[in-house]
Amino acid sequence: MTRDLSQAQLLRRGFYERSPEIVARALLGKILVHDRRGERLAGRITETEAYLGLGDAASHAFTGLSAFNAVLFGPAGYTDVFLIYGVHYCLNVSCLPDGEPGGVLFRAVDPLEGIATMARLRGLEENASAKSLTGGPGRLSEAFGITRAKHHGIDVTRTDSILRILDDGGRPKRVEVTARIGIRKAADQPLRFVVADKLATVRAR
DNA sequence: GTGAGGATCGTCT
DNA sequence: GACGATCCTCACA
Repeated sequence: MTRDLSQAQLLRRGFYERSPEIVARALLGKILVHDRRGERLAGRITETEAYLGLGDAASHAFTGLSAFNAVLFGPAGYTDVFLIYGVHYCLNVSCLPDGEPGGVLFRAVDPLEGIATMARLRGLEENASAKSLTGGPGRLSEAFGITRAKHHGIDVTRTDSILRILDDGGRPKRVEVTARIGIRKAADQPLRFVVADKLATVRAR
C-alpha cells in the first residue's frame, strides 16, 4: 500500500527551529526520502531520539563546538552523520536556530519505496522484516546508503537536496515516550519517541 | 529465546 | 590511549 508521495509537503526550516524534543516527536509519521542514483528510497519515521546540546551529557554538543559537531551548532534542518563504534553510521538532523546546539537522531523507519534496494544494501532478502531492514540507527543508515562522506551537512529543507523529509498528513495514533537507548550518560531522560504500535512489536520481538 | 562479546575508527583527553 | 547515540554472531538453555 504505497501512498502517493507526490502530494506530500516538504518540511520547512521553521519546523526544525524548535527544541529537539518537540521536533523529535513531530517527526514521527513523517517521510524520510533519499534520491539515490536516480532511485527514490523512502520510509515513514517510527522512532526518534532528542539530543539537547550543552545541558545534555549524552549529546555530542555537550563538550562545546568542534569540527566534529559543528552541524549541531549551525542552522536547523541540516544532516549530521557520524560513525559509531567504527562500524555504523547514525543520521541526525540539527534543531534550533543558528548558534544553539541540538539535534534529533533517526532510530527507525517503516520502508515505503525502494525496498528491494534497501534489502540489497543491507545484504538481506527482499522479504526481510522492516525491523531487520531499517529498525535501528545503523540499519537505517545502511539501508538508505547514507555515509558521512556523502550525506553530512545536507540541507533537508531544499527541494533539490538528495535527502528530504516530507509530510503527507500521516500521523501516529499514539506516541510512547521512553528513556534513550544505547547511551551511558544522562540515560534516564525521557527523550526517545516511538510510534506506539511499533513499540509493541519491538517489545514482542 | 536469551545473553555475552567482538568488530573497528573518528574524536577527544 | 580510550571510548562510543550499534549490530551481528555464536553459545547455551
